[in-house]
Formats: sequence, structure tokens, C-alpha cells
Amino acid sequence: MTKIKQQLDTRNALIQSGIKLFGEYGLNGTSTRMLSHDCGANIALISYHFGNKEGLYEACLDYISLRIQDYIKGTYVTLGDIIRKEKPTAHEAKQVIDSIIETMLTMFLVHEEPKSWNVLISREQSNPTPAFDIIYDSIIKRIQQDLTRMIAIYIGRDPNSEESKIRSHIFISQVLGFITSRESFLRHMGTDNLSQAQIGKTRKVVKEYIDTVLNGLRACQLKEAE
Amino acid sequence: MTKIKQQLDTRNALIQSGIKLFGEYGLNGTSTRMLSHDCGANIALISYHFGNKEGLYEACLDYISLRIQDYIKGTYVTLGDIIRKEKPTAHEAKQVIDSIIETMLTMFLVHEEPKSWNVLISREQSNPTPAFDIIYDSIIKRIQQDLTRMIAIYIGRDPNSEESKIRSHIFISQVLGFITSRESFLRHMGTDNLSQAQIGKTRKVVKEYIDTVLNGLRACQLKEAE
DNA sequence: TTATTATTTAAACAAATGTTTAAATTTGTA
DNA sequence: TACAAATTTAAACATTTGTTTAAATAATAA
Repeated sequence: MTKIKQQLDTRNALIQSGIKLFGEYGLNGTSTRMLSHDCGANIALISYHFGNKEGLYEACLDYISLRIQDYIKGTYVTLGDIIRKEKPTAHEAKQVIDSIIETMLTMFLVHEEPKSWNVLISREQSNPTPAFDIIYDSIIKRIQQDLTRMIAIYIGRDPNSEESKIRSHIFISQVLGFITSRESFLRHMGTDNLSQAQIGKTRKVVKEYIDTVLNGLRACQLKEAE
Repeated sequence: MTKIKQQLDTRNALIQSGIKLFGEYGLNGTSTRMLSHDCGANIALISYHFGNKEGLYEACLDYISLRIQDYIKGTYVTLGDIIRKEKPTAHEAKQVIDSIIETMLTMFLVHEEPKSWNVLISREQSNPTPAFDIIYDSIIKRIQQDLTRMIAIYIGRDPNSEESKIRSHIFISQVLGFITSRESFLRHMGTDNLSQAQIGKTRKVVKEYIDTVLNGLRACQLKEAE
């Protein structure tokens, strides 16, 4: 076993335990002994590899950030050309919107590994630590900007207006609510875990909802001069 | 000074400090010494009045729960009759929806005291502690149920379907996102604090948005048999 | 093979933490 | 006014916590 391999094993084991435990108990509610016990690494290795507990927390967010960027890379490969266009068509803009939403829904509702990221992201969203920048700058900001622009283009509004920023925030919140208010949603649905049928319904209702609002806003615009 | 008055002063001072500090640092990140120092009460008074730190946390949520119920009481006084009707009209249902949303926006964006509640609510939403029931059972559940039904009635769908539950979750998330993703929103808006002008724009964009989606869904329904 | 570097370990440290305890003080009641 | 009850205080306690330390072990390079 090479040095690099072994180092990554211990280091990575701590990161995986970190994502799980920090997600469940928060930074302050997770002790170095919990982390050590969870992955079997000696407690001194936290400061050896990461400097201190906060360093491990940041490493967890770095890891999640990279993985999410990987996760959405597929989406952005096919959409990058449209996004970079000076003037995408409304049809093109709608493609971007749909793809981003689809990716988010899949990430939030379907795949198993991302579920462990979601809890930590949800924590950071509602109560940012100093490490929030890691997630914000690499992922959230980009999605905000892209959706602000694409939505405005699709509905025929000014992409640079504050109204467009507000609108995209509302738009993103529609989907983000499945992780930031997950417990409320589950209780309302009367379950501890969404069934495949429930997930299917959710995706369908989301799609109907956003198509309706986007087309409604677009139709308003075709009738009025902004 | 009577006993009851004095007791309430110390007890209440601890609760106010609790709301502030638990909101900012979380339950685990707030020490009994911080609480004691913030309001000047001796540290032993936490267990004296509340049993332990968790008891104080619960008391804070109880306080917030009562205050929010008070806050929305005005809204529910005028809407109660409609909500209790077996078959409200679509017009009536829309009145309920608009009033609830207006109340939530005011609470989340405008008034100063509720702002201190919002942080703690946001925390509980995204990462429920055992005390989440306090807020859920008294407030969130009711709003979920009422909006599920009113939205379904307005757009002509079945109020008891799972789709209606999902739809109302999306609907609530549109507004809740202003507290559960507050940092992201502020950064996107390029400010640390929303100006009055920005708040005004936000309310206007929200109203346009939800009117559009509700009327869009309603129009779909008038064209299709569900 | 030896020396160097990197990793890991077990123990220790200093501080922080939530809670308890007993005494002092204040308040309320008869 | 005296006594009882309630509240408050300061100190102490036991545990937990994050981190450090020095030695042991493993891996790498010459």
C-alpha cells in the first residue's frame, strides 16, 4: 500500500465520517471522539491531517463541493454553450432551466450518496458557518446567476434587474424546500421515507408547477411592455 | 415587586437570551455561561427555572410558538369562518391563501422581533431537534393543511390527494426560502440587509409569482378533467 | 541496510461544559 | 415580626472536549 493510498484512506475515512456526523449533529454537536470512533482513526489524526476539527469540517465541505460540481458537470457540459451565448433563444433558455431543475431534483430526492451531502448543505444554507463560502462560491452562486438569466430570458424580462434575482430565488426555493424543510414535508406526506411512487409524484407535480408559472409569466410579458 | 413578576423577569430574560444565542450558535454551540453572561442571570438559574439547558431551549420554542400563534391570530380571526366551511368558493380560498402569504412575508421580511424567531425556526426546519414538535404541531402543520386545502379548492383539484400536499409544500417553500436560504438570497442581492425598497420589490415579485402560478394551474384545470 | 520522513498511537493536558450543592438573600404569609 | 418558601449566589464537581506530546511504527529514499 503506497503512502498516498494510505493517507487518502485515513483522511478520506475521516471526511466520510465527518459528512455523516456533522450533517446529523452539526459542527458543535460532533465531538472529535465521535469522529474518531466512527471511522476507527486515532483522535490525534484529526489535527494531524486537517489542523483541527474546523479544518476537517472545511475538508468535508470541499469534498461535497467537488462532488456536486462533478455531479452537475454532465448537465453543464451539454448546456454550457447555451449559457455562454449572448442571446440564447427562449427555447434554449427553457432547456437550461429544465435541466438544472431535473438535476437538483435527482440529487435531492433520488440518489443515495448525495443524501448525505444534503443534510450538511441544508445546515449551511440556513445557518452559515464561516465555511459557507466553500459551497456558495463554487455552486450556489453559479446556479443563482444562471437561473436568474435563463428565467428572465424565457419570460422576456431584464436579466439584470433586481426583480429577476428575487424571482430566481423564489424559483430555486421551490426545489430547495425538499431539503431545507425536509422534516415538515415528510410529516405532511405521512412517512419517514419517500416511496418511489411518492418521489415520482413529487417530480411530476414540480414539473407541472414550474412549467405553469414560467409559461404564465411569459404570457403576461407577451401582453405587456415591461 | 411581586414574586411572579420577578420570576418572570429572570425567566424571561433567559428566554430572550436563549432565542438570540441559540439562534446564532445553535443549541450545542451555546454554552450555559454564554446565556448567563448575556442576561446577567446566575448560571444555576438555568436548571432552577428550566431543569437544564435543553429545558431552556424548549421554553424558547414554546415562547416563539405562542408569539407566532399570536402574530397570525389576526389573520385567522378573519379567515377562520372560510377555513371551517365545507365548501369555500374559489374566491374565498384565494382570500385565505393571500392572507397567509402576506402574513408570512411580513413576519419574515419586515418586523424586527420576528426576525429573532426566524433564525431559530430556520434551524429547526432544516435540522430538527427533539423539540421540533413544538413548532410543527402548533404552527407548521396547520399552515400546511390549510394551504393544501385552499390551493386545491382554488385550482379545482382534490384537496385530499398526495399531489395537493406536494403542491402546497412547493408553495410554502417559495416564501420560506427567504429564511431558510437567507444568506444566499442576501449575497445574490448584494447586500447584508435588505433595504425598504428591496423588501417592497420582493413582496411585489412574490405576489406576481404566486398569482401567476395559481391562475395558471386553475386555467389548466378548467380545460382538463382531473 | 540505514537513515529519513510520514503516519499512527496512547497518554496527557488545559480548558470548557452542564450541573449540583449549600449557603445567602429576598419575598410572601400568617 | 417570625417563619417558610422562593430565588439567587458562589463555589465546586465530574465529565467532556479539542488539542498536544512523545514515542512507536510504517513507509520511503538513498
